[in-house]
Amino acid sequence: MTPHTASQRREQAGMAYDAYLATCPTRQLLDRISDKWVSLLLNALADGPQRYSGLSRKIAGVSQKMLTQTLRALERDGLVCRSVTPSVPVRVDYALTPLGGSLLPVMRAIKDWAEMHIEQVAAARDAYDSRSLGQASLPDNG
Amino acid sequence: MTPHTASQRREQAGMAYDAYLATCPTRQLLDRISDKWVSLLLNALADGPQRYSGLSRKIAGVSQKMLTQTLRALERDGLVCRSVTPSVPVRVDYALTPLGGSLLPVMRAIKDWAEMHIEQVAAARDAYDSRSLGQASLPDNG
DNA sequence: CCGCATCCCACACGATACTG
DNA sequence: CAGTATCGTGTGGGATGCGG
Repeated sequence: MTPHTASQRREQAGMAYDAYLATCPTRQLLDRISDKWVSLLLNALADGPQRYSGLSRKIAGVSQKMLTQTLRALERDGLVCRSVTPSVPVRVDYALTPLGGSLLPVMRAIKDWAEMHIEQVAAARDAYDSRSLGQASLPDNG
Repeated sequence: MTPHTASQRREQAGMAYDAYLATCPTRQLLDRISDKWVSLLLNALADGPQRYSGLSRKIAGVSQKMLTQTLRALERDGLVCRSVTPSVPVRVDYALTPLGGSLLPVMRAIKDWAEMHIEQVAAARDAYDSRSLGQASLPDNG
């Protein structure tokens, strides 16, 4: 019963939701939206509704299973809206809901950050890997 | 050779990085930062350097394995800095690098969004699940 | 053809035990 | 305190098969 962490104390103090708590539903939501397919998917829907096959083309390398699975999860969470047009063949469109739209700026920011800083990260990886190699036998004179 | 998607055409047009392309290094970076532990970890380091055990306490429910693994990956990518103080017992501090700091606003935005919209998402889930149940036998009067 | 469900395998994750 | 090593399991993800 005794609170061990600041987070737990904060919860008892009355703060509604805190993603630092393992039991908080926010944690599950954070887990869901912290997903590479989610970020790509929401970004892909930024310009307007898209068909299933259109999304599949736009997001290169996504399997049908993951696309369907991710879309279902986002639909259940109220972030995207699925509309079926009973034509032949059937046409399925996906669009952002207002709730999904409110997340879009964040998802866009993530994707933009990745594209803008990939070179710095690549450089950091090179440096780290070189350092690790040198560390193995201490060729640094000694 | 013919470009199939807008993304592929964009690449040939000269745009350097595009996360929509499966082969683009940005995709891997996006995958790495789109991780629940990464978002919690960077947020946890927002207020300043933290010790390993401090992070372990603050981020409830994270296993040692995932904590170490995530920290190592972030260190390699140049987002966090690991500093060892050779005392007894040894003391290890983790801090955000400037590069990691540039990602912090985004990570904070994600966590904040999750905490702010969890109730709407929960409501959407309820609605979706009820609809799914109703769909089974159509108890909607008929 | 388009959209989606199932099978199967490899990998990632989490729990535990152990080291310096 | 700050990790590393190992094992069992859950999940991601490709290939395949089905309904409309």
